[in-house]
Amino acid sequence: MDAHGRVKSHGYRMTRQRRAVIEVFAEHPGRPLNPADVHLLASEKMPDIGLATVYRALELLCELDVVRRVHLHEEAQHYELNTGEHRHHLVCVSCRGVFPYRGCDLEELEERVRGESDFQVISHCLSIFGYCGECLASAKA
Amino acid sequence: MDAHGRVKSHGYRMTRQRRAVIEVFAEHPGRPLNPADVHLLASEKMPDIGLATVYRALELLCELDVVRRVHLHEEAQHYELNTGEHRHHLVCVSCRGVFPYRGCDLEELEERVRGESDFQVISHCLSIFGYCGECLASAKA
DNA sequence: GATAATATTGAGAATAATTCTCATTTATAT
DNA sequence: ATATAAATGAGAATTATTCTCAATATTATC
Ligand SMILES: [Mn+2]
Ligand SMILES: [Mn+2]
Ligand SMILES: [Zn+2]
Ligand SMILES: [Zn+2]
Repeated sequence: MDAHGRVKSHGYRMTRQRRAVIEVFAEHPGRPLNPADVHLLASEKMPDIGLATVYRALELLCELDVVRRVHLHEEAQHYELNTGEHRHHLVCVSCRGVFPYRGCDLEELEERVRGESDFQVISHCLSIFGYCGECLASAKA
Repeated sequence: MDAHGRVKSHGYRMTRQRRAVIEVFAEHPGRPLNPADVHLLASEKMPDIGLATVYRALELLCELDVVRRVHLHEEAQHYELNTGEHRHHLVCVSCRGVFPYRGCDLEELEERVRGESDFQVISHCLSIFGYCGECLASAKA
């Protein structure tokens, strides 16, 4: 089901504000955004959208699994559209660039946890920090 | 080298406040603490220690690798003593309990990233969310 | 152990991130 | 078109963190 359907099927209303927030994510694939980013970008579509509304929309969309929280070791929370694909991020500590990383074996990891303890895994959060190719190249120059 | 040595060898002074913060961590092994926690516990040893000083101590000790940041998907940052052992955490979303998890193959992961991209890995952050055994048991009861 | 140089601290102001309150607006079922 | 309740905007309130600056404490040197 798409974002619109998920909002409606849970009894929530599809407001112009929520639509704007979803559109902002769709227009910036692969780029994690924080609430202030989303507010700024959504303002271009809806000049009067409030910051609190953006926070509320992000909370709801996160709950509905339309967007997901991305952990970047920064002050503000970041979010990205949930494409359905399981993935994590390579975060450049120099330019703060974020690159997708798909090589995570969730099943193997969960299985190991299950085998070692009585903990029931729901999800996990993995972020990889280092230097991106571009920053490495410019450091050598 | 121990915490004291690391502080001194980098030209920093070993103050009573920093000692108190280090002691607090040593006295609560395996329990990630946030700045407010550390401040409260350190206050028992040093009633006048300031919160800003705790923040400054945590920043320094993190830089010196005496403590490490732990990601729990909470508002405040959490820290724990760096025992030298590579490990992550199982976080119970019900009781917020935190349990150590040692089954992470850092080398294999870094190798895969290296093979797939030109990203140079420094570190990674993994947290596993779910339900702890105790919470599962009480849910069934 | 006293002295001097300066790193560190405490207090509180300042900033940043997030949440809350409440009157007004808007989406949606009828 | 109308009624009802959900959602919003504005700004206050809260929480987390950083900054400023005068006072204090650590450490090297005597
Ligand atoms: Mn994964
Ligand atoms: Mn690991
Ligand atoms: Zn980079
Ligand atoms: Zn639990």
